[in-house]
Amino acid sequence: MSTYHHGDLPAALLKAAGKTLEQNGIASLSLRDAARRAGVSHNAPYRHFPDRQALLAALAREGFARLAERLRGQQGPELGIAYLRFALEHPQRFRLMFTGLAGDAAQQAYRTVRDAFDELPRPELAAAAAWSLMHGLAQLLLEGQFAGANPEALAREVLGAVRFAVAPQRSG
Amino acid sequence: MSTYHHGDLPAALLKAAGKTLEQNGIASLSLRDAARRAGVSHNAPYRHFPDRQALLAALAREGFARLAERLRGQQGPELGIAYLRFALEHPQRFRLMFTGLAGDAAQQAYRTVRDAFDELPRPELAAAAAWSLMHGLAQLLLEGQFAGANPEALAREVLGAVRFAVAPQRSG
DNA sequence: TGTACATCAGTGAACGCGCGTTCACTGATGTAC
DNA sequence: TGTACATCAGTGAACGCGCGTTCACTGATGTAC
Repeated sequence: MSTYHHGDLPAALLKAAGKTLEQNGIASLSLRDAARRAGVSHNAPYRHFPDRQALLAALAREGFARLAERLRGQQGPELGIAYLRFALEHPQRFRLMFTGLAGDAAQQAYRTVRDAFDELPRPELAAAAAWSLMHGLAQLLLEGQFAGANPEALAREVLGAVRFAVAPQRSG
Repeated sequence: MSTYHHGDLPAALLKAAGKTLEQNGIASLSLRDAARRAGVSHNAPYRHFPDRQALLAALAREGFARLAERLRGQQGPELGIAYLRFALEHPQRFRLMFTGLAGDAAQQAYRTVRDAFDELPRPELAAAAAWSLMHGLAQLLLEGQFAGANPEALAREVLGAVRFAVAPQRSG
């Protein structure tokens, strides 16, 4: 409980920033705010994050790691539903993840999706279509575009229609 | 050419802010910057936009109006392609449009999409699926997720697969 | 087991910046008579 | 056609704010001997 050395400040900062992110949105993220919430002086974060961008990037990477975990092992429509749930549970995090900051971490999440389509005749196309579909649906739901609809029910309907399209593609 | 009264400052501000938006992203939008670029004092904008949010909202609405125009009259896959093109041509504007600022203008764009599916058995579902698909694909392309692919070719492939799914839905 | 010292994580003051916003103002426009 | 005046779009100075970032520092940790 000695207060001078924090113990695991990087983790604490990510957690603090994560709260700010969901509460107030991407624009309100700042090193100073993260420090404040972590109960640490305003430039302690510089020991761990060289600048603001680095903090945002770390948050995005963390998001992709969690998403990948949620997707792992899911099959068929459940893969899409898991993706959608993640987006709806952490809308701001989800947004942040797709601002081009995450780099490699994003590729990893894609690989997880990709793997689920490996046995289909055109896996690249199937994965691209399925991912696009769920990603778009998630984003539009987050914007309230299908307000009033039950998100998950809508997702299942949409997935039903689209699975039909991707699966029977016997061209290969 | 008298310089005191601008003539059409609101339009000039939107144009100026639009340039900043595409050049430097949403975060860099500010009333002061718009004023600067429009060659006008830093608080002249207040005559036309009560605050920063109002400027962003106007930019978003303008975006939806232009998008709706681009979509009007398009049929089948070309509707999706037109959507995608708009997104790729104005990536930052496209992003701004989907941050929940546009309100009614967004609904109008949706109606345009919706109308194109009116003759299908389940138009709501078809429109939701098609829109989600193209929206997601656009977003993922903007993030460089399908780097290396030819965006339009990919879109046509994907659209081919998905049209197949939506059309034969003879449940209704 | 004890001590010297390098290392490193955190502190606190200070800087300069751009921003949003308010204020009292001034110049141009257009309308009533 | 001319003049008085209300209206409104723009100006310029000023404020307070939070931010990123730098600096010299200090306290804790851990390791060599």
